[in-house]
Amino acid sequence: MAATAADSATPTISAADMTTHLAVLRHDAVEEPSSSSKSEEKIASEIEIGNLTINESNNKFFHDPESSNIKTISSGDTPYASAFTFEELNLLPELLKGLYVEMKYEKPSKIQAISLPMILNPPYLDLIAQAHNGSGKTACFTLGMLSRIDPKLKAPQAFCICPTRELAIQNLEVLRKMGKYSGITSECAIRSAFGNEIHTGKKQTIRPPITSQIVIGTPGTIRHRISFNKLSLSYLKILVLDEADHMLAEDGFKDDSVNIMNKIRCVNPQCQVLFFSATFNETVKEFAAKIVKGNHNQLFVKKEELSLQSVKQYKVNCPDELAKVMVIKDRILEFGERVGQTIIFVRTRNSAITLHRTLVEIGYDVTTIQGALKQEDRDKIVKEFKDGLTQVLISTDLLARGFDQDQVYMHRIGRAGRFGRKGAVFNLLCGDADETIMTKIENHFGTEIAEVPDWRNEEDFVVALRSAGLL
DNA sequence: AAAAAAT
Repeated sequence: MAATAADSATPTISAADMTTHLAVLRHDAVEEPSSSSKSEEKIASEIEIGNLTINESNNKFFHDPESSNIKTISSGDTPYASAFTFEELNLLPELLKGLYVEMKYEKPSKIQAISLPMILNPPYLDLIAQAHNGSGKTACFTLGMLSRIDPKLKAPQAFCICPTRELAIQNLEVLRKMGKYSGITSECAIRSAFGNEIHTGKKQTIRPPITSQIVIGTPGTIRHRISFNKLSLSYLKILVLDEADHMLAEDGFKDDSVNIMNKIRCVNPQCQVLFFSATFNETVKEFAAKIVKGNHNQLFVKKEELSLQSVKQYKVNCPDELAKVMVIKDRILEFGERVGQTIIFVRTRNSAITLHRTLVEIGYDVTTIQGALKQEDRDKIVKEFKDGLTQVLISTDLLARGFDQDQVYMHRIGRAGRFGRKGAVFNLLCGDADETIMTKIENHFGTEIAEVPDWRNEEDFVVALRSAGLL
């Protein structure tokens, strides 16, 4: 099982364990969602919050039968028309060129069609938006940030805060690609990024104030830079929270996010705030609705409509831990090698280390990423996987953010089948606890996940993979 | 209960 350079059409298998192992098969390396995704993701509506009104009448989107399952809520009185083309958004020609030439987009995806007019038009209301993994979510806020920058003003005008350093780096890559012709400057604010600090030879580091127009980083570092007066808030126009559910959850980065928001509001009350995430639970939804400025917009998707159609999901009952290892080795990795790359998600750092050791001992070539590794190692491992130099990646939730079972699950399976590419997910269940969780997930999303009848039977996996379109 | 992220 030598790791060979993956050809570009290869799918990916990833496996995870949530107490449980979850295995996912995909058709390509981890990549950002495309805007003009061909996938027929369904975005449906819901919601009726307090005094907010559903604003359908002025939205072209609702007259498009194909898209009638999206609903928006606006507490403002600004009518928005969905953008069917990027031209309608009055973007700078340099940005339009970036979209077409660099990003290879043709037209806005559904979520982009609805959210971009809300983001880009005065009075620049705050927005709480839920969008699929792979539906072009990143491009929404990336384009939002780029479009609102005054190119002549060399000062921070847009921030994006993300729950992991990896995500910050990835978002910056997308932004730079999209903004290639714009001349807009950007940088990462993450702890170990090689910034432009000056090492004095002693312990302390002198860091100049940030002049980049867009800053993407992790909450702790952004907060730190602000409190040390290295990151000016005076010209800030737009703040984005990526994976906003996690950024606002009690258990997540709530303190940092709220602290940053408060500081911004203090200096700059009119700054627009965008909350983007694939999932929002009720608590976070309510909290977000509370901290936005009075009038704001919301976009939500029914949870029944959330799962990705291009990703087939299965469950595999494994009688014991050894069976899990056997399935990973003989099925997931063997088929994964033929089909593309594999991510194996595990619940703890320890399981990651243990599984890595077990697989290496029996001769498999795998890499592992988890938060205890040095940042340079993490960067290297992610890059190698993205470049197709490695075939199998074991990961903790570092690469699949979320904060409760259902949402972790969503984020994890979202790693497969990006862009509507084909993928398969195998949930490796061992014991009653795992099965209970699986049932809860099925109930939550209102779907039943197909079972691979016998973990020992190769043919059962062949059938599953064929059905997923991977063989 | 675990993981991520600031010092």
